[in-house]
Amino acid sequence: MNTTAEPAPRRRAHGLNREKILDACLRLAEGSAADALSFRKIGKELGADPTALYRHFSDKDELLLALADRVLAMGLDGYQPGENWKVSLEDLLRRARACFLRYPSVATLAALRVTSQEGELEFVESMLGVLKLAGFDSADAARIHRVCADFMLAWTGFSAGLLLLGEKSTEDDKAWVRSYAKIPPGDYPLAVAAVTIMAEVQDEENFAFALELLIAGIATRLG
Amino acid sequence: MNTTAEPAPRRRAHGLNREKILDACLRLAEGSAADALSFRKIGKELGADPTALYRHFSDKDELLLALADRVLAMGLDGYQPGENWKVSLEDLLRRARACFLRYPSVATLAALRVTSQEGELEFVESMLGVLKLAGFDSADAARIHRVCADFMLAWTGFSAGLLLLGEKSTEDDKAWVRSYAKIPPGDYPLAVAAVTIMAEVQDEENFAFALELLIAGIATRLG
DNA sequence: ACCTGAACACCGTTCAAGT
DNA sequence: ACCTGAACACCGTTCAAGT
Repeated sequence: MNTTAEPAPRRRAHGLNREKILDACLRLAEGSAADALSFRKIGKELGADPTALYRHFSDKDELLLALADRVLAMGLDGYQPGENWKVSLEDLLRRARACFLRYPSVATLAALRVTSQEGELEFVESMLGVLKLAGFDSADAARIHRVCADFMLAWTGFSAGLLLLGEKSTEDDKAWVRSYAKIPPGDYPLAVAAVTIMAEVQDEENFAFALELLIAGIATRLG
Repeated sequence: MNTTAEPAPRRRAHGLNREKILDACLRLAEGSAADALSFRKIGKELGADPTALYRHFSDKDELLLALADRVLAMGLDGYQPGENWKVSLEDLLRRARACFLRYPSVATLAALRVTSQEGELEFVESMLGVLKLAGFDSADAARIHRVCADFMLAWTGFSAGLLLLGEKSTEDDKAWVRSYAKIPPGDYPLAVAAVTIMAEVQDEENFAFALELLIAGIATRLG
């Protein structure tokens, strides 16, 4: 049958490779769409079949780890340790947080994982360098690096989740004030009185406050 | 046609109600199965059609908020404020963390949301009471409650995520040590030297360390 | 060697139909 | 009034088939 008829248009998929795939993922992940990184959508962005990605990454997990490491490496680009260890420590943690929050759908997944790749190595080496400069011995530095890194990762995953929730998150805050206003007088007096202030707290200033307290706490460990 | 033939067996669904549904959810959510709380599985647990749940909850979000609030209320059961505000503050935060971590699939979702229901009200009221006792005025107490609560929620969501990852998480730690061992000598010397200690840090002690630093930081605010 | 596309086993949710 | 079950639009992943 129709051997000369036009076949379904098959694009040669432009020499797909890991770099091109990661670039496409970054384009899709910038912003707050929770389901931006499905294989079908990445495929569409690349003009290729979704399953073509399996030629280059063994599964979605491997793709996301590569993506997370790349994002972190981007965030550290240009970092220079300064003379004040507190400033440098805060700089590193803020850089990591900021680059992940630029790609919230990467952050939610990356927060829980160890990539063991370049970006992470840069980050860990820099963190340990700062803590050494502060005067911590290597065992304490390792321990404090973990508490700082996991604090930042946990909170950044949390914040990324809020960004991905989008409207639902701001609606929650409004519902918070609204429903506390309906509480019979005398019940939960402290909570009712405080709800407006509590609901107005912005996540970014809240993180900054926590980070300040944490770093102050670490400083007391230097004796 | 066969009007007398036996119809497909239809169980009357036992007077389904919100309480019974939440009980079933708790049974399913106890443990570390990431996909334990699908409507199909909850339906099976109840011996009812999955879509019957829509008679009692408008959507999955409403169900999860109700569930989260119930879990928190359970965790606070028996709480009594003590004389030492630091001890009480730590008690409250640990209780909330512990009850959520018993139901990791609830924790990952609950961490990001405000339920505006009973359990949350108890928690907020208790927290503000402790901070008032410590000597903070109401505006500072509101502010510090949020930093403590979000710190706990963020880290608990993080820990719940690790539990749901299960093996993948412990594999990550092993891969961490393994891959750093392969790094050419001279590259990333601090990271390579510290990786064993870093990979041995347990999440629970790490959270405890962070909480200790945070509470110490808060204490300095009392001047 | 690399890409395609149908298929599989899952999701949450909607809605007409049953009792 | 309440429950059922087929259907819809999504997932990640597998695998035989195409070029």
